[in-house]
Amino acid sequence: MTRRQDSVTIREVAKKAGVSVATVSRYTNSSAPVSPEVAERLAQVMSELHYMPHAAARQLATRKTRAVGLLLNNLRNDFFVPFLNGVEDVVRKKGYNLIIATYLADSREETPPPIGPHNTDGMLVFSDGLGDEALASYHATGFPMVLVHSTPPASLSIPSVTVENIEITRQLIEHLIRVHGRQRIVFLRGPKGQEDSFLRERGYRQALEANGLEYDKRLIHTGGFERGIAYDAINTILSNGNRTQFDAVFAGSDDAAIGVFRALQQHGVRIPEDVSVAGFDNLGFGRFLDPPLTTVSAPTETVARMATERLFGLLDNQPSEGAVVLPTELILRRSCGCQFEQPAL
Amino acid sequence: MTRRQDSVTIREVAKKAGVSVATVSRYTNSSAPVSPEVAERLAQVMSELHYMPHAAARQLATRKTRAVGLLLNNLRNDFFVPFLNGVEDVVRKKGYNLIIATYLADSREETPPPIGPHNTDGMLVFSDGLGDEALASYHATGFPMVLVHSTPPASLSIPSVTVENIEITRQLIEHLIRVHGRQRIVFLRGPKGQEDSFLRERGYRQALEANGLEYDKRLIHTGGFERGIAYDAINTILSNGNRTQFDAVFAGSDDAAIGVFRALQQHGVRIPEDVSVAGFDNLGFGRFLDPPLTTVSAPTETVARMATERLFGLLDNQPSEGAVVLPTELILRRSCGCQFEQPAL
DNA sequence: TGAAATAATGTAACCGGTTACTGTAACCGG
DNA sequence: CCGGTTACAGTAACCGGTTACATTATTTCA
Repeated sequence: MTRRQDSVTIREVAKKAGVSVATVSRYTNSSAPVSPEVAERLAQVMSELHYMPHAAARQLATRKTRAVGLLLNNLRNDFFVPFLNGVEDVVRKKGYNLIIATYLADSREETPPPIGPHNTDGMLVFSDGLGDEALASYHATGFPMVLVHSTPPASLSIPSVTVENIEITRQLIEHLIRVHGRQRIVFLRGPKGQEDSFLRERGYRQALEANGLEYDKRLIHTGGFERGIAYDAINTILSNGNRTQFDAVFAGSDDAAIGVFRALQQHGVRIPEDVSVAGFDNLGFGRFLDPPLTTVSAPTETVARMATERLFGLLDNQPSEGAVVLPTELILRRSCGCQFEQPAL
Repeated sequence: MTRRQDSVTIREVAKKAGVSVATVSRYTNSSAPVSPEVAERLAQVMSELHYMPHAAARQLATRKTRAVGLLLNNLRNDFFVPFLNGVEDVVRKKGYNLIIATYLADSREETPPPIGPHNTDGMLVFSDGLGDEALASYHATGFPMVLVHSTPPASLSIPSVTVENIEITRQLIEHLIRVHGRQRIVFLRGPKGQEDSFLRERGYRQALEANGLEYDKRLIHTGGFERGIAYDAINTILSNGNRTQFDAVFAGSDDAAIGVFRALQQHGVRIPEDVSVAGFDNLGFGRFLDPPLTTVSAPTETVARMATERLFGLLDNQPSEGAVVLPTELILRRSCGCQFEQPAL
């Protein structure tokens, strides 16, 4: 392999163009006027030399990285496609770099977060990507952050963007109960401590209560929003010797619903005749599943865009606080037992 | 908002611990032994001060960024979930940062690639994420790169990881022709100039030729692998006054197949009775679609892992060349007309 | 016409790490 | 007891940009 050749520095450009490094810098950053002749000569020399300023040097001098981070627990969900698109699009248009990292709960105590003030100008924290302590410690230094799909602890005023969970879940569960006569509804509640999960459980309980049904712990499965976890959870329930009875599953995400479909199908359980299934997120494939998936439409890409834009607002020192909660909508299709699909969007 | 407070520097740590900066550096990097007492004192001081080395300073001094880049055209495909997982997992385990950027063909002439030697130690180039000229120019400087889902121009020895396209496409098309009697097969060939597309077209043509069918340009649609593009393409065909007849669609990706399903459904075309549909990638939802999707199984996450590992091999100066081509497999389900699903994997 | 303002550029310190080189003390074998 | 290692630690140059301040040339205007 060719040995990595030393990169062209600003001093070489300056020398070749017969000007000082300051002038070159001013030209590349348009930070001060440069005479037309010099500008032309520099453009010439820079393209000849393929000059590209060394990012680290610039970062060190300006104390700005022109990068933002996205910290999440994992990427194992089709949900992240619209999400990443929203983030990436905004970041690119701002001319920033995007650093993506997963940060596992397990590793938290041993290693510091891979993203922070040391390598970015600000960051999006997805769900419970960061513990409260780390959040507080970063926030204390004034590091710009925006939370997505979670809200900050009461003591911290960190902007957040989330979706409405409680009411929509209550509606969905109530629909299963009242319209389809479901009584024992399995709830795959997502990761422990995750805020969406917590709020949805509130809606779930409200619906049960309002309809005189009892809350049965055995129907609640804590895990994650990924299809593999959902598959295992349903499999476990179905394979149990003392098989827990259930007549519906609220999967927590469309991705998880795929896992539910798979487990039910393998056990010969019919959807929706034997068991109603509902997801969350309204991903593109849902309406073409067999049966079409009842779900909750969440504006995922919009959430991502808004969060990213708020982050850039912070970078521009536009103070911004408070939680933005975007609306969600029930999408009824056949997997819950409904006979006709809602009119297409 | 709290003003961003100045970060703790190595000199402050050194002063507070009563040692020199060199010692602190040696301690943080384990680059040379440090006496136990000093080590303990430093550990103490560093945690008190919440010291975190400034990435840019370190990068400037070592001329290593400990970051790798991933350059792609877009992220609009569920395909990218397993792909990103593979990349991110390997990168994280190596303790590197991952910078992701899309680089649009349109913008190429005006702006330089957002990722390169100036901000990363190496990069994965997905498909035709970078033009040949840029590729050559980066490669000439010895910048480590690995191509994914494309191979380098003949003159450049850049490692690549791809999947087998020609033979599997030939098999798939031949299956449609021989088993299901299809004769006019629409081919959504993906982006112009994209290598997978090009190779699959070869397989497509081979199958037609071997079976005495004519190649009809009107059946070929160049665009992208995304569902929206596929939807538009099929819609256009179906809405045409002089409606082009067809009895099968090879969608190019499972994501695109969703768009095909949608367009066909809206026009009342039955799958597979009227039109066979096949995808590519074997994403998780495919087997649960209505009808279950015939597709090609590609080891996407493995492709991603191998490519990333090869990239790290280059960073470690393990010279590596040549194309790795991973095998693909036909997955027959009902959307092509087959009555029984293949045994589950 | 000369002082002041303005425009364009240069000099050199600085950002916060790493590391080559140097120094000192303890230790080792003969 | 002494020359040679070995272990640990310090000094200061350096990485490649930015920018405060200084400088020079040109223009403006009383």
